[in-house]
Amino acid sequence: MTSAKTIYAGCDQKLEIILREAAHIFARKGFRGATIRDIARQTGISLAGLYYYFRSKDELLFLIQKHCFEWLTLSLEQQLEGVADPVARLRLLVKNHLEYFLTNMREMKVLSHEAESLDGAFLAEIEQIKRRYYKICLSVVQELINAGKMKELNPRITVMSLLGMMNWIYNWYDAKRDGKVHDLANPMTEIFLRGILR
Amino acid sequence: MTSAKTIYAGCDQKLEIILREAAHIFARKGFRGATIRDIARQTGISLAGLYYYFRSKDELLFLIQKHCFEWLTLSLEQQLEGVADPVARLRLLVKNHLEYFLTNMREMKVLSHEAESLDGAFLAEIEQIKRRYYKICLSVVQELINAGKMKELNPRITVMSLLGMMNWIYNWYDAKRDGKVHDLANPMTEIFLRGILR
DNA sequence: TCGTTCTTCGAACGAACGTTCGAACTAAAT
DNA sequence: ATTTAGTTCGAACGTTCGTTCGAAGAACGA
Repeated sequence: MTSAKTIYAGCDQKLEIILREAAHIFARKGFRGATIRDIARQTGISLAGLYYYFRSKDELLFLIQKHCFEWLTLSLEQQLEGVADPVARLRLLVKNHLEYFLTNMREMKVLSHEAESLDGAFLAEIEQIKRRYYKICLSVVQELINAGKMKELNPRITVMSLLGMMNWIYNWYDAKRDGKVHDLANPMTEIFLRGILR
Repeated sequence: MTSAKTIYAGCDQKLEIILREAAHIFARKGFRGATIRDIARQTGISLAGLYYYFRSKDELLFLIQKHCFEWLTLSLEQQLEGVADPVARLRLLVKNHLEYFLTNMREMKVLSHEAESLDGAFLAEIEQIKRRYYKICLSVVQELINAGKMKELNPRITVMSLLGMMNWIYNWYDAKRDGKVHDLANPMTEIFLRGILR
């Protein structure tokens, strides 16, 4: 039996725990506000002992963001596979994004909110995944345009508006108040789809 | 002749400069990543000399957020004043928000992105303004519902979707690529309005 | 039992940070 | 000329942080 959270598959089991707890702490305190000592306390591993599993605090953030983003992208590609109808594809995009967001809220908050906390090669690799994800979103919108189903809207601004609508949820979503995935996905899909279709 | 940026009206002239430069640096490096020494270098004031104008780094962030948010709210209230038509009011809300955002991008990024960086009395006061602003947005949507012009959507989720769409722009807006205010406000208004109206 | 590799940790280092202190400078008022 | 209040700053303090080092323990095959 594997770990409860599938995001960190392929990792050492102890590293999984570290990444999960670190994501939790980064989400609550912010990357710079969080401390390796916080993670040591939370995981029960000593301060020095943690460095057996990662080389630096930056690499720790990188690993969290990378795993989170790669799974999100992979999940989207799988969902869209074999679906031809442009409207259905957009619905799937929204559903996948929000489902993943709510299921992995802490990691997605870290991915969204700490987008500028890395630099160098780490940042470059995350941005590469980001471009790949953005390209898929753009193509879904472009297919709607090509099918003549969409109003004449700037594709980039259209996609960014949708992503903003969805990514912002880490600032306000409250499970008790706002319900489950479909309680978000339905109105958001409705608003956006109806908003861009002819 | 007053200062170039009206946001910090009512402040000591030198404090205005400090707040403006600090907002610039907080936006670029993040609140915790930025240093009082950075602000000293940028303003030409010595490290110790800065503390004549504010009591702590936290208060500095608070002052930036407070001035920014109060002006935004005031501007919205003035724009809506005397306008009765619900659809027109929503258009004005979007226009005001985006106009203000693009005009004061650095401050609005600091306001949006550092929403959890304060605590205690500072946080409480900012959240009070936030509730006031949110209430206005909610009432604008509620008026649309009462007028029977809107679909049956959860008002809270509707408002948060709109705010997310707009607030996210600090993550992607590029003046050269994305044009001016109306290049954003027009498509966003169109998408959202068409998305929620019957 | 020995030797090797993997894993863990207490202790400490060096750097960076927010903040403070007391002195010095300025300028207007007495 | 002296006082007073407003303003500025070099230097330093105390704390916290990321990271490192060397040793010790655990696991396991030879």
